[in-house]
Amino acid sequence: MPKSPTKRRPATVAALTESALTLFAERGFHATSISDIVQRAGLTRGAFYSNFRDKEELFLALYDAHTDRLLAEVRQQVESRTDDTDPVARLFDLLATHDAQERSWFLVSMEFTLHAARHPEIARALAVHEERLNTGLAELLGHCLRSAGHTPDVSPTALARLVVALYEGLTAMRVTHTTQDTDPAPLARRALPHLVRALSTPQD
Amino acid sequence: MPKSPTKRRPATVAALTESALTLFAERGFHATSISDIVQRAGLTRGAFYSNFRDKEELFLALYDAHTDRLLAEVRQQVESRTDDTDPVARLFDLLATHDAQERSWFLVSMEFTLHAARHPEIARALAVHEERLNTGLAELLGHCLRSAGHTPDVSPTALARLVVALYEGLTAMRVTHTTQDTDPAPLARRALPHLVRALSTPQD
DNA sequence: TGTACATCAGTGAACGCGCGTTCACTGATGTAC
DNA sequence: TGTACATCAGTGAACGCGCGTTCACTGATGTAC
Repeated sequence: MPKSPTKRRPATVAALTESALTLFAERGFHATSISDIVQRAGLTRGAFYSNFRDKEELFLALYDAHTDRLLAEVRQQVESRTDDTDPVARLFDLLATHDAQERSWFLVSMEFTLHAARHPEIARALAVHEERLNTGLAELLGHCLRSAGHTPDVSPTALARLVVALYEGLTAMRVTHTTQDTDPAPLARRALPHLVRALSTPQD
Repeated sequence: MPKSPTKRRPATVAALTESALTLFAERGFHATSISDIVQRAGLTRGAFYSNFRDKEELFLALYDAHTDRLLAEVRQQVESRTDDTDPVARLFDLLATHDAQERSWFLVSMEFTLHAARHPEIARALAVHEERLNTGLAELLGHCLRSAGHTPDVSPTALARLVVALYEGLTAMRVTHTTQDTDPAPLARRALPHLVRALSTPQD
């Protein structure tokens, strides 16, 4: 890696990542070939290998970009708070707000997670990048809980994980069941305040 | 399809499905080729095409077999009940008991779900097969709730979906995070009885 | 039960195709004077 | 600023490979008498 990248390189990288994100979302990680990516970016395959070792490396770059975007958005909404809602439910709502744009990201990241599940080195790399997201969310949640006067009996990290897990499970369910009749999300939303109350000790 | 299948056919189908289940679990649905499946089964590719249209059709056969096995097991455990636990938590526990054997099935079925998400015809086919599972679980849960004296304010179907979603989200999380330190499952388990209590009206 | 024929199930070679990766190359970019 | 050279980034042809699918075939199974 040279100290000062040349003018062209950043533009090439941007073209490749943008192209890849679109194609991964449309067709999936495995179904997208390197040829597809460079073709859409108006480049040749050599350009890809000049900038990335493989598709996995490219994906992890996309993952970090996504985490940054998500955390910034949640952080901003947490700061401009109207604080009559339960903090955990609030986190859930913020995640859910993302939903429409996030369905395709869910598809991509889940596919990569499954891929990682069978390749330990990839799993290790992914875990590092996931940790950034979890830590960021837990921090925000901890902040919310404290200022709402809750002292949860469990770590904000665990609580954040629980909310994320629930949210992801619901998203997974919606992937195939497009009918809204039996969508369990509103039910989950209703139940969450009870949940956090059960797990915490009010401060006063 | 002939009215009476010949002697060889069932054996061939069994060899192919067994081989496919093993390979899907080990390597994943997409990473497993038809050549792989027939080779492990000691057959040739023609044998596959003589019995299945494509890999998708074979997978759905595996899905049904899995549903039957799971429902039978849960049903049996529900009947031999020691009823001091909360019904919803109980359903969660039963699902969790399956865990060790089910991690690999989760990987396979989730991969297929993502695949279905981009192919409407496949999604429609999958939804039909999923419905069998959901209905079965909801039925059992409804039964448990009633005999535990709970009248939930929501349909057992929605409640069952919620539990399954939570369970699946947790499983997904564990796929990469193999460290147990921050596993949110015990937390979820602890919270569930509060959850169902919040959503139902005690009968007396 | 035994034989002769019909049908069926699985064989395996062949096909066309797109993939990941490499590498000698050239034109674009950077640097020293 | 301008020139001459060095390095770097992207090109595109070439490679070997395994894939899904087809199909003329043959041996196994089923049936009629």
